[in-house]
Amino acid sequence: MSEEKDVFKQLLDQEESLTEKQQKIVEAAIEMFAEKGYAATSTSQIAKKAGVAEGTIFRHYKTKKDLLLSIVSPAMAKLIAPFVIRDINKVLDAKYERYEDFLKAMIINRQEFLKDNMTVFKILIQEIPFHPELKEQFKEHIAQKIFDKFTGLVEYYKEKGQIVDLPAPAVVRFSASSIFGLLLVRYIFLPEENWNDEKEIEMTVQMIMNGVGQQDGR
Amino acid sequence: MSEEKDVFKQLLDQEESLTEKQQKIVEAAIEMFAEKGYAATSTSQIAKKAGVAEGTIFRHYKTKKDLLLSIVSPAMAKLIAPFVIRDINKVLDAKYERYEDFLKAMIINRQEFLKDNMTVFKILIQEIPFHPELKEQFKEHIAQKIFDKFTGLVEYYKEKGQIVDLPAPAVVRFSASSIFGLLLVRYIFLPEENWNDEKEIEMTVQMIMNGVGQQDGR
DNA sequence: GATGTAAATGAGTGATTACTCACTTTACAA
DNA sequence: TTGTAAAGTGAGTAATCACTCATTTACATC
Repeated sequence: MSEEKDVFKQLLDQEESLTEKQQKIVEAAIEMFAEKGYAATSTSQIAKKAGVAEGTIFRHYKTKKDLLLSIVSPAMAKLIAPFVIRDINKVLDAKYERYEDFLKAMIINRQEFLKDNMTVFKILIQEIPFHPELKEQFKEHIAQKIFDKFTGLVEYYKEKGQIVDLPAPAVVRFSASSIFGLLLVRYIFLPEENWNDEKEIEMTVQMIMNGVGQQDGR
Repeated sequence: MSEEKDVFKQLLDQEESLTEKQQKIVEAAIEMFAEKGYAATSTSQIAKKAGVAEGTIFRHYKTKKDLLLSIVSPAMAKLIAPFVIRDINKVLDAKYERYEDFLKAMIINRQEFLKDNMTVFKILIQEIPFHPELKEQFKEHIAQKIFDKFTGLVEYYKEKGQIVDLPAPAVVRFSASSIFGLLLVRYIFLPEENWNDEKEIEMTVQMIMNGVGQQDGR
């Protein structure tokens, strides 16, 4: 539990202590890292866009890499926020009697997250392949945890007789793929289209439930 | 149809006319672009790894960018290979009476492609966000075409009464997400695990069919 | 061997890069 | 007003970069 605390502390500190110039640096870096990538963005360009001297960046961040990490690490912590509650099954049972309801709520929740953090999330996804320490952090702290929690949830709903007798990892993968596919197309590939979010979520959840849900009479 | 011909011509030319040194350059570039990214890989590093002088790279490729494009453009052409047959419905009807059979065959076919082209495909995915012309090419020549063909296929199987009355784009997105999720986890996230490919494909196709397939008696 | 051409080399070039540091400006306390 | 610390600046530094081009090497032909 201690690494989660550290990550959250970092997140909170980060948001409270930025000077105006530092804030401009971070905003400029976010925009340019997302558009051109970390490696192809120079500190000179970031400084120009932020309206500060290049040396100012190094007043606040020891290295260019530290600037990147200061941006993406908090975003990673935010990613797992809905999954860090220890007794998540108890909490959810009070609210979501059915796997279907849980799925809907989670999609809506992650959509809200994406709306607010789209650019930073984009940087994270783009940079992970090129930074081994980011990849490890993501793998150990994010992907594994989400997978474990999600698997536990699937087992829970299986015990309640709501999911057919397929291996939980396969169900997780299937559910997560469908959700991720929806979010990807909705926000990255075709963001300009007229989306009826409610309907698309409804359809996706329906297809997932038809795919893995235990049907009465079947 | 003419752009497909040009892409294929490029692909064939590319594979036939490489000198030994050029081959070494391409191999070194593929390895390093995949690992560090295009922007963070220098021509000096590529030359060293290939065991050639740096100037030799520029004997064969006008710019560093040309080297990258010479690698990923043929891979893009290969991506759409199964989808470029004009009367694909007729061909498929002779072989795949059911959507389920088509899905299986396509997953297996794309798996074979991934096995042989994993690294180049990885470069492509990694670099698309940073190269507008790659993104455009991918969007116009690959994603749109695959989507159109796949949609046509879904409509076809809907007419045969095999798929429920959901919008074809949603069915495509759902099917493709599940397939992509399987391939992603299988080959990128957890490649070291013991995978029973046949069983995983069977399960995935089953879940998809349960999700969108028209069931007798339902 | 002489001649011509293609392929390869590696020193060099001008530009760019992440970062340093001497100096200036700003903010604040006494 | 004075003094000090913090914040900010931008010229400069050593290293790196994509690429050039004069030279060398390899090979074929006569």
